[in-house]
Amino acid sequence: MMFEALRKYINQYTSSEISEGAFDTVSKSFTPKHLLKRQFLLQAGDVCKYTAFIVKGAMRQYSLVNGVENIVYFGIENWWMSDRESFTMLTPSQFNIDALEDCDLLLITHDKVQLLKESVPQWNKMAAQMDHRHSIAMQKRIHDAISLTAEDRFLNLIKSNPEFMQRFPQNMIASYLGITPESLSRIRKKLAKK
Amino acid sequence: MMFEALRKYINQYTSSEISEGAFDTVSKSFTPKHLLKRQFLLQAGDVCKYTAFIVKGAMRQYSLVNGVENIVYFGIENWWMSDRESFTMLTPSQFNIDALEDCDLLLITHDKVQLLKESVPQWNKMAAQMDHRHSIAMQKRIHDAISLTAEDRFLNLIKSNPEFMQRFPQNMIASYLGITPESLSRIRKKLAKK
DNA sequence: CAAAACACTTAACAAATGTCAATTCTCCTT
DNA sequence: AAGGAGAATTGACATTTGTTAAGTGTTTTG
Repeated sequence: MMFEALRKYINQYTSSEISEGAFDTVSKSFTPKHLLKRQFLLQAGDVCKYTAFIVKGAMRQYSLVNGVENIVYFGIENWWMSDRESFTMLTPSQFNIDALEDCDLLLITHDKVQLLKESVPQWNKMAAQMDHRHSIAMQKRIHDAISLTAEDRFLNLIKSNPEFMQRFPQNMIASYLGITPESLSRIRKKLAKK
Repeated sequence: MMFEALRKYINQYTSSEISEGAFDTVSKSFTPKHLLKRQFLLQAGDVCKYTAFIVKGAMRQYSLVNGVENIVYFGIENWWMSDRESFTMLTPSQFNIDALEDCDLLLITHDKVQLLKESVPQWNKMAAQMDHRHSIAMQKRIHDAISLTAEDRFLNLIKSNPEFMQRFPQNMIASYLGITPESLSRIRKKLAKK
């Protein structure tokens, strides 16, 4: 059952198991959604109405500038996807979010997130931890981007998210690293020699 | 008075003015600290015990790898400085934070931050907004880093933080942009011609 | 199944950035 | 005010990365 993945996830972030009543409130706040590969959760110019919890599948968030895709995030099972800026400020997004595989998602609106924060302490705690982890991950990524070579960023990605290598095509990995597919191909060739 | 800067800051982020009683609780949680230029708030290897509110002065957060400084953040008046990961997880930091000018700071520990979140609703609201703005700023920076040339990142920085140009030496601006001082010098020369 | 679309690699060349060294300039300290 | 340290610039050269184009292999889809 789709909601069970969410229950597990919430319990991971809280010391005690969430009560049936509280989880009921939580699960009622979400809408299940199936997304086929290449379908969009968000298109640039629209407001990001939903944050998605990925029960199954994989997604990406990217901008499109002069016909070039720049992938900012990947998301897989048990990750959240949304453009936070657009989602909370209700401003038009500059990003697209689409499915890289068929996805089972649980969608929630900003209003419902706020309500849950006020009414379900365990949800509030989880949301805070989520935000915090997200901050840390982004700080690491900024540090990598300004201080490492493309080769080292690639090696770091293999270490931190090895599953990405199996799951996403190399041109997307390259985009995520901020380089061209040709550069990544050369880097891989060079690394293979060692 | 140092605390007045903090009061103004909090009021910016909340619809109503913070009460005297609540502000008293807040201000009691901070310790004033004067830091001379080049003094450290945090040294790599230590746990980041304090988050600093900068009343006056300027600071930077940076890593030191093979003798090369990589500046992750600058901070000026009314900004917060800390290594969030180390501060909340109480793990040793890989970053240094030091003063680029003589600074007037207000320091707070993690414990006190938690207490304020629970006891002062206005503080809690402000903290949430702070985290959120920080997230957005970091997302922009990641997007810039992976999708823009050094020249465009520099132009963006001039637009978004023109005060940095007057205030920080170019070798530090270069480090913040993830390039060498020589590269920045050449980029500036090229831009001057236009 | 066949055609088309896409992903990956390779090569040649261009452009951007890094490295090293020398020079000048500015600012700080004594 | 003089000397010295650090900051910025410049030039020559190396390295990395981007660009373009071609070729091969794989996947998708009608």
